[in-house]
Amino acid sequence: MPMMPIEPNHSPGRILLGMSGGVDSSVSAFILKKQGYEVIGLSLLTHDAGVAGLSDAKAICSQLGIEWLMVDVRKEFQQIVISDFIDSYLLGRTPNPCIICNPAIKFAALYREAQKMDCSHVATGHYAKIEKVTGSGRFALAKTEAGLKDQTYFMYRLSQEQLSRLIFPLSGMDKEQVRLIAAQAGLRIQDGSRIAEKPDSQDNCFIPSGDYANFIQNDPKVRNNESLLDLTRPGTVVDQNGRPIGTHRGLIHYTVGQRKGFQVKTTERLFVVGKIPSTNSLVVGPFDQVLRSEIKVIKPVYSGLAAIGPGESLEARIRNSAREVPCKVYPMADDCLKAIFEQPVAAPAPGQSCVFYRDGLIMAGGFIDDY
RNA sequence: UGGGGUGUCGCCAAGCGGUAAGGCACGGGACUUUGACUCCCGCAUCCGUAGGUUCAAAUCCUGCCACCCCAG
Repeated sequence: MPMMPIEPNHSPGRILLGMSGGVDSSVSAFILKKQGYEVIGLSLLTHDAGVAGLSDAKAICSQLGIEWLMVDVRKEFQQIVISDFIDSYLLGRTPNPCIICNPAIKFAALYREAQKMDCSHVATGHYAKIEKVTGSGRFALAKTEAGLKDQTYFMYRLSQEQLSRLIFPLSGMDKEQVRLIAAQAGLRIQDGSRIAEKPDSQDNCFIPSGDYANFIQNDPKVRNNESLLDLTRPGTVVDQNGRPIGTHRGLIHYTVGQRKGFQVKTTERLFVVGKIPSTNSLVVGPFDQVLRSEIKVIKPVYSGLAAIGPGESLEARIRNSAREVPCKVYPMADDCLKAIFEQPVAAPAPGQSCVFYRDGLIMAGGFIDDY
């Protein structure tokens, strides 16, 4: 059972902690302080709707008696994360903004500020671990133990440099323990309520309504472009043979493998198999149509391994909530990878990430390409 | 208005005398730092309509209505 680390005799140094205003980062602050760190809390303003969480982070910091900083990264967040999000959908892919945000915004800002604040380390409230790979000496994110929350998938694109000075105070804990610590510490957010009871954040952070399709439709870039607007308009659902069997609400509403959200005249369960923008039609088929035994992975990054040799045996995670599946990975031309699965996987969605693990450590990862 | 066919939840659709399957859609919940998937729970007292037969009908019979097809 994971224990609270014992207080060291001397201060381990200054550390900059990313704080969202949620339970996890707040408890992380509490733990680091207990451990003797000189903690500074950093909150990022990523988008206009994110202002609310900031006051909670600030409240926690003042309660713990630690310094609090806020940095406005709205501009870069818009330029990097949101625009990629929109562009991806318009290309028919399914982006994962968190994966982009982590290395480019969140951790980038953390390290930038750490430098300024003369902090030797940075920390976040993620549920993950970092290990040094024996042999290569490289850093790799390590999956947390089975049964515990694991957030390594979202951080696979962090660089060696970023991993080298990163600390996760919540390693080895589960959510229940964290809430318990929050309760015992009596941490309270701005409105006076206990942070232990604050619900988990979820869904896309910059689209509080959850209606991402609406968000895309209202983007000026889309609004003023007739051909892009077509992707938001209702169209026909067709089967494998192109036969119309129903209607859909607009191509951007769907992702490969999706089962719901379209009207179709059939008696069987159908899944989205593909999209045809030129005819504004959504191709659907039975479950087995969505199975793939091979994918192309683009823009790879390397963690535990510096490179991948032909036929490397690894375990691939095709989406955050999926279990890893054994596969063989091959380097391809144009800095791409090909993964061949032992057993076919269900609906690898272009735009989503495929992360390769070995012995629970992240070796590499990249984006699933169109097929 | 001659012949044939069909009418069951918003949509597909099973049922063929024994007291309304299932899928989609929809609503609610779990899961979830993306989109999805998955998992729970709910969702026709009623089977176009009016009668009849029967202990018992959505299921059999009759009339009517609606839609479809063929013919003229």
